Amino acid sequence: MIADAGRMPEFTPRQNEVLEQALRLLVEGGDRALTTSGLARAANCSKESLYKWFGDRDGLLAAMIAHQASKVRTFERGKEKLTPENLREHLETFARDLLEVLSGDISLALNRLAVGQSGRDGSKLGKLLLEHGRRQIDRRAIALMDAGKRAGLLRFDEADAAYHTLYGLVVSDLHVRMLLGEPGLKDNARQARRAVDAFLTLHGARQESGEAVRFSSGR
Amino acid sequence: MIADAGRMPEFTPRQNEVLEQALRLLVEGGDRALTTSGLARAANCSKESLYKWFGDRDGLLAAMIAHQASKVRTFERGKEKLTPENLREHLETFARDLLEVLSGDISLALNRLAVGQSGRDGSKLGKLLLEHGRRQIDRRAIALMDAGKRAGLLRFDEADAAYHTLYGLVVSDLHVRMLLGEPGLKDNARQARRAVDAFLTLHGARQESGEAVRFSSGR
DNA sequence: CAAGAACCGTACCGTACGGTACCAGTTTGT
DNA sequence: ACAAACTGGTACCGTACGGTACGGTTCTTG
Repeated sequence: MIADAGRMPEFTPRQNEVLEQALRLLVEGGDRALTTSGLARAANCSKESLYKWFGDRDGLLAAMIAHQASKVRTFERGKEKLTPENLREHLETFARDLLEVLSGDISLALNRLAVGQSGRDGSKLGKLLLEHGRRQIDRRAIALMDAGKRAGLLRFDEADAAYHTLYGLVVSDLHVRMLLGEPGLKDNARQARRAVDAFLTLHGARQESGEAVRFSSGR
Repeated sequence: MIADAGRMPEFTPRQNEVLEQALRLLVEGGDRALTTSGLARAANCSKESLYKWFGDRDGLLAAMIAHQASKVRTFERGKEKLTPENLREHLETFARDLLEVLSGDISLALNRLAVGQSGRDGSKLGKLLLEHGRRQIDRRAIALMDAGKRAGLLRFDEADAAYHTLYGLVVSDLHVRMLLGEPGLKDNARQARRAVDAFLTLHGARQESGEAVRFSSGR
């Protein structure tokens, strides 16, 4: 028994391997391609083991989400002092990361799966996906908002509302379009820049001195 | 044969009745509940008729989308002269309508269906849904953008980009959240107001005279 | 090395779906 | 009034899935 000291809801390496295959099947063929028989064949394991490990099909799907979430760890922001350029850079990086995550194959496949199942299972999978997949990135964004406000570079009443504004400016209807099968953007960085420009126009601290806008991206 | 003079891709009253039942089944139980046998039972018709009318299951789904789209006709804007208050009112109305459409039961059910099928069928349904369901509302929004610009009340380079900005501000991640099973907003009107405020801050014509912002909503 | 657990591969069962075939009742055209 | 076309109800077929059972094999463990 491995002394994993702490994290309980993890899986054995063998099980992670199987979950990886499950994700591959899901990405390649949608949820119809993710059958217990197919997974057992692809992962060289037995159906009996699948049911022993994950209970039933829903348990397998939940495990896939947990597994995928455990791979996407968001790194903490350094404690450096925030300058306007600094803040812009962080915001743009966040926006690019957000777009990249949302347009990832596995993310799209899991979201399609959860959307398709929602309503049948009381949106159990949907809740799981939002919690596991979004909590990390949400916390990172909110922290960035608060830091910007503390540094006097951002102005807003509620960090949550400001974050949702940023999210909307960055993503617009792109996520739904991609879920429906449209290809992603050609240039995520450009979209990130435009969105952050708009966001800073809305929530950047105004320059009382009347100088040129301090937040200019210079591009 | 009714002299319907023009619209070809329509259906007979009987078929529309069946499509209505199909939508009801879809809304109530998701795509698993929409089976040919179940629909035949619910609509008091035979499976043979279903296949005669719609070809196969995909044809039925496409027909459902077309049928639903034919119900959501967007009315044209009057030709009245645009004032700032007028423009704000139109924008808010558009935003409220958009939120209402996206959070509608049938819209959500059809979007869930198309999302679930995308990738399996080369996103045929997704394309159909985007085209039929969005074209109308997109045209209405773009027309509003252009009118605002012609009246000197809005500033932007591309109407399409400005529209996407408005869309993002209004919807943010709400659509995906609802597709995943979360409940909608408590107050669409409030969200519409906030979004239009932000949009006009970004794209409203600046007041060179230095007076108070002309676009204040007064609320 | 031996006992036991874990695991793989496969075969199997019940079910439910998409799609087809067939027959009876009803409407429609003449 | 009568035939032709249309429609509804039901039975049926092949298939594929979720889930279970079982014999043989590998790995752990004392």
